[in-house]
Amino acid sequence: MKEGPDIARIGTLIGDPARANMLTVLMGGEALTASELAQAAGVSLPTASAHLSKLEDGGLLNQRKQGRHRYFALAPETAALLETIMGFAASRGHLRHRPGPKDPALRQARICYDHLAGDFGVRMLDSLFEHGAIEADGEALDLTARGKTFICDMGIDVDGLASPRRPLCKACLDWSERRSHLAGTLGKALLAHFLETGLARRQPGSRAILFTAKGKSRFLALFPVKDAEAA
Amino acid sequence: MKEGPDIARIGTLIGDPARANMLTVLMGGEALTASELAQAAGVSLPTASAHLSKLEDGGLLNQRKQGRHRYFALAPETAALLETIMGFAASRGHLRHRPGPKDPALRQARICYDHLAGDFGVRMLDSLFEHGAIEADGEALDLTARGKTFICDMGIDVDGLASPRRPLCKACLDWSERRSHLAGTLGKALLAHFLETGLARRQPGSRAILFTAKGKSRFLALFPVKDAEAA
DNA sequence: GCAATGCTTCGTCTACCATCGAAGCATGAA
DNA sequence: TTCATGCTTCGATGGTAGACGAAGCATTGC
Repeated sequence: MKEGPDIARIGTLIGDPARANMLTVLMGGEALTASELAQAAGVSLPTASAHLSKLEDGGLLNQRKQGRHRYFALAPETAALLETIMGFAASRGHLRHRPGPKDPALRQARICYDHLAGDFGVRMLDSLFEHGAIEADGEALDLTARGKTFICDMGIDVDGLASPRRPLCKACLDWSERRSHLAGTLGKALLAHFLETGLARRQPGSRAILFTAKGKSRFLALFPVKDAEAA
Repeated sequence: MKEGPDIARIGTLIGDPARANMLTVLMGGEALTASELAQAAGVSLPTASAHLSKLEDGGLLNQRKQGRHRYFALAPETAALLETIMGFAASRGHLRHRPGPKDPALRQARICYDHLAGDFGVRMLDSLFEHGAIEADGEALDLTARGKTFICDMGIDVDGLASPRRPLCKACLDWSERRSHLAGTLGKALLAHFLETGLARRQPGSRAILFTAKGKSRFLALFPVKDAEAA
């Protein structure tokens, strides 16, 4: 009778508030311990443990044992799935936040699993497109020779980013902008570069990425776009 | 504390088996009445009614009153969301079907909301790409002049497909193939064309699209691909 | 060895929500 | 008007799953 993939199972896994909180926190890209996730979700350790088992059984999380800690991280595909669902939820007006000062910062720049999302992330990919650094090949994204030079000039080792398990460039849908930003190992490396060079830093306890004044102007200069609407 | 879109709400809505059944049936693209959906989901009418209210409140469904019937249909974005979740679920091995004869047919060709999905759907988009009928512009898909001619030659009124509310061409991720097929008004028109010209027909009570022997060879001739792996 | 930490398992409780039958409202037909 | 159909609302019920405390395993550190 019932054919095809079991969407109800995925829905149930994401549908519990405690689990949804955990997944949202893990969108920050860090691997977190069971205790940390319990606190983030606002439940006791035993409860969190049960939730984490279910999420892992469902294939949403990867788990790594390290000493007496257990670290949980999102499976890469899970991050993309969650962004999609967030985009849908946002388009339906299903927000659970009380609008606060943190929200604009999140819309401007935030971490999405391990790469840059938000206004800045979308701008970056747009700019790379406009200047022929990245081309769309069907639905895949390819770094052009020109783009490779550009990235190398920033001091990033492009050749070292190749991975058998993960594409170099990948589009990831952005819930706040409803357009794509750059994921993949290159997206990860670029964000890491911004953080390492001090152009930006993470806001503790949030997914927000805060650019310094200098970092912002440098970023905007690096990634210009045609319709210049500076944020 | 909790910021951003409420993914738990979407998850809960999709997570109930009865609701998931309804949504799956509605992926067939038809608008169905409450009674039909009750039967499809295997629940009583009152129960179905309650579920449908929730889905509508959540913005997953659109509802149209017609006489004493109430017709429900997927909101267009919902179809895309569900395909994404199906893709994820399938990649995790979360299938709820007992493998049967219907399954291969579904993988080969099925309806996805209103356009062709499955092996045939993916092949069609691949072929259109290869022959320069469609180009990827960033992440959007554009029909080229060459493509327009090709479609017109099939007897489809391309200019009549323009819509302010929906793109002409759109990529839609395919859960069985894990690659994209063609959605949008053009995708819809092409499927309609196959059905009208008798190349294919819908299997009643399923999302499967059955091509006749003649229809199949005509389809393969229309949409050739490089690595010729005929199904 | 013994204690401390981090997590899981167990047992129990509770609350929510899916479920159904019966009754109530509409709409359309006769 | 009256009846039939399609659906919603109401009220009662039951199952399920999420919640926690206590106890049980591991791993580490002393």
